[in-house]
Amino acid sequence: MGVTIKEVAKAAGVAPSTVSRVIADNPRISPATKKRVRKAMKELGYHPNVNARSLVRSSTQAIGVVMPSSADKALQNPFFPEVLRGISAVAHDLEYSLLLSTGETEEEILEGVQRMVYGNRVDGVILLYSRLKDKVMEFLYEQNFPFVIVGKPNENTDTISHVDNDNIRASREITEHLIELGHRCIGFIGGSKDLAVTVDRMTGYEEALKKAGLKAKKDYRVHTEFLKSGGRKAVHELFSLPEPPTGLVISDDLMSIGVINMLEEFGLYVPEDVSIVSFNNVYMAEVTRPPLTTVDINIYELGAQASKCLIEKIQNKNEPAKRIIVPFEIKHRLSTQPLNEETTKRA
Amino acid sequence: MGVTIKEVAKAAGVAPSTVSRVIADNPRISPATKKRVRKAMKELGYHPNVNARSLVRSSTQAIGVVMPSSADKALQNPFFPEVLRGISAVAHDLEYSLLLSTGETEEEILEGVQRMVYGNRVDGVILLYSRLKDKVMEFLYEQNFPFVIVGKPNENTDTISHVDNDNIRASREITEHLIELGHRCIGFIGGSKDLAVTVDRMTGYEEALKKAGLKAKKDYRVHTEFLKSGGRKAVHELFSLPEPPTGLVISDDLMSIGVINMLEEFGLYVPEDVSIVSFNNVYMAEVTRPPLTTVDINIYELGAQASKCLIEKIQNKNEPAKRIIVPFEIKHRLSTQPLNEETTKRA
DNA sequence: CGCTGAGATGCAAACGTTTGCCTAAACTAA
DNA sequence: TTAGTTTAGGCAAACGTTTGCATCTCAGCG
Repeated sequence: MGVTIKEVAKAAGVAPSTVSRVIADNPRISPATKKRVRKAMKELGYHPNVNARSLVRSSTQAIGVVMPSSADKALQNPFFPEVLRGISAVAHDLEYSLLLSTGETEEEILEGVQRMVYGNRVDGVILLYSRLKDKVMEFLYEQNFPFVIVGKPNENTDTISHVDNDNIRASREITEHLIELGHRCIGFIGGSKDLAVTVDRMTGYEEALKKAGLKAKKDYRVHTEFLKSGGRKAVHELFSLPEPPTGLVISDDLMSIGVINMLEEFGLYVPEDVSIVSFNNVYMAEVTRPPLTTVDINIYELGAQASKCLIEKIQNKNEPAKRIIVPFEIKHRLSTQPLNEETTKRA
Repeated sequence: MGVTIKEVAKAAGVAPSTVSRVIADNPRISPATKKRVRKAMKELGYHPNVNARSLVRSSTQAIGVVMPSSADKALQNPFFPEVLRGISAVAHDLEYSLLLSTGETEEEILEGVQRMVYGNRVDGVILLYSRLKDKVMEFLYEQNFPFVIVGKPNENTDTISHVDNDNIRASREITEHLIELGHRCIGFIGGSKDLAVTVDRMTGYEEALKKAGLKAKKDYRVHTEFLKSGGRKAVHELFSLPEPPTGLVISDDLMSIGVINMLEEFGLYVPEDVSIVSFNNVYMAEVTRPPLTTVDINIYELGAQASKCLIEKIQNKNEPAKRIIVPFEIKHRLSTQPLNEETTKRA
């Protein structure tokens, strides 16, 4: 269907190999010939067939991106488009294509990744999540296939390239912010404990409490899958405690929005009754009411770095495993207030 | 690197062509041989090389998905992950891979699509938006490359396959809902007029007004790019009119959330002072305050149908162009209330 | 017993590139 | 002039499949 290298060769009066070398801008070809060949390519509307190229080079110019299971609503988190944007930007620059893999179940996702890897569809993979005992990660690790994780691997931390924030420190700092505001009863709401990111953010939270000499009550911790109805119950219980929290560290902006909504049902308002801090700084965090005090984790950069790191590894097989820490920044907005102002505003 | 068909052939004591036919489950191969070959494949861990296959078949098993420009925040709209979920589900079922294309500018996106098409990377393309004079669409159309649009093409409506909602009717119905609630001054806030979806939703809105004998004032219409600061100004002006609207039809849930936020700055509350209806029913619409009365356009299904339609077209070159209309459903929630109750609640 | 035809499998070309090696021409140095 | 060297480009194999056609083996038939 398309015009091939041979036709270009014929048109330019050279051999196919010469055309190939012109494409690669090989210095062995004289400028004059290059010019002639390029002209022929243009005239015939030639475009190389990547499949043929991939076949002989045994390298597609493509990277696979693995999203988490779409079974829950987590996929609707703007985190993903944003990280994709970062990945895509550098991939596009370096002329790499993006293959996407999602699925409802872990099994489906694994199938998709295997199709990518076994079928030689991609040169490397970016994992957009990190969870305990993840089949996909295990598969890639065993196959010794180039991959990088956005987040922190649960094991083999220094043999697996990954790009992450310093979530422990971020969480510690933002919790300390709450403490500085006078809060003493501070709860933590996070996602599944299987997620590395949840664990880190919880750790930072606990460190801050300990450092301030505050009790880190078990009752103050809630783990819920995003915003299931179970979450509602847990939050309800949290605020039925004899000494309910006045501050909340929540591991995701979208969760915060859900929690704020629930609290309102219980007659509690943010920040008047409860101060809330969270993570990610997605666009929504800025336009919701109240705008959220949150950790800007620089999602775009996470993606861009992951992309860059992976491609380096692809192009140089013995590039060492890297850990890249993307800086964060706390955005102070209106979901927090000093404890002593409590209720004044609504009084 | 990988195991090839030849090695399998040798192991099973047959010719490569036989192995190939076993893979294709060709009836010309006897059951006994098939069994033997399959065993060998399993033992050697054989997986076909898709590039080689693509080369001779000149068909990758992949479809390209084109997102809109990521320059604005539109990409953070949960619409995209959700529609991707639908696309991915049927693609995965039919063993197709997904190639993604994004870019900051239209130019970048076009480049990406051209790489996909010219390079023989994909068999077809799904366009996730429809805008006036879109280069990408024009390119695909001219190349006569299989593609389907999620949304409504601006021209060549019956030669371009597309899957869409009946946005005009949806908008008419939801506007009528506002009218039934007693609202007489109803404004419209939508995105760029270049977007087919905006036009349709505006049309439906106007039809409903006309049908009810209401004036469709020009002043009542605002077009703003998602939630830029320009939007704030426009909304401000809208509510500075001598007769400000008491009801608002907004073409996107996320925009609604932004608008609610702005209104609050102006001292106006939803639904007490202003009733709001919008479109899409993304997850956020349900957990925000107030939960939004919105048109559920069945995003997942839009994706799934698009995927199915495209693959049919790929597999049968002279499948006719189709138009698939996905049904919608109005979700009644708390962002609307009858006009006469106005201010009662806050009084 | 030879022929026909069906059934099962093999052969080899093709898909469109890349690339190691070879060669012709032109140049250089002595 | 000659031998050596560089330069520019061609030849052909290889990448891992698929597939049209050829081949082989038998069974059945007359």
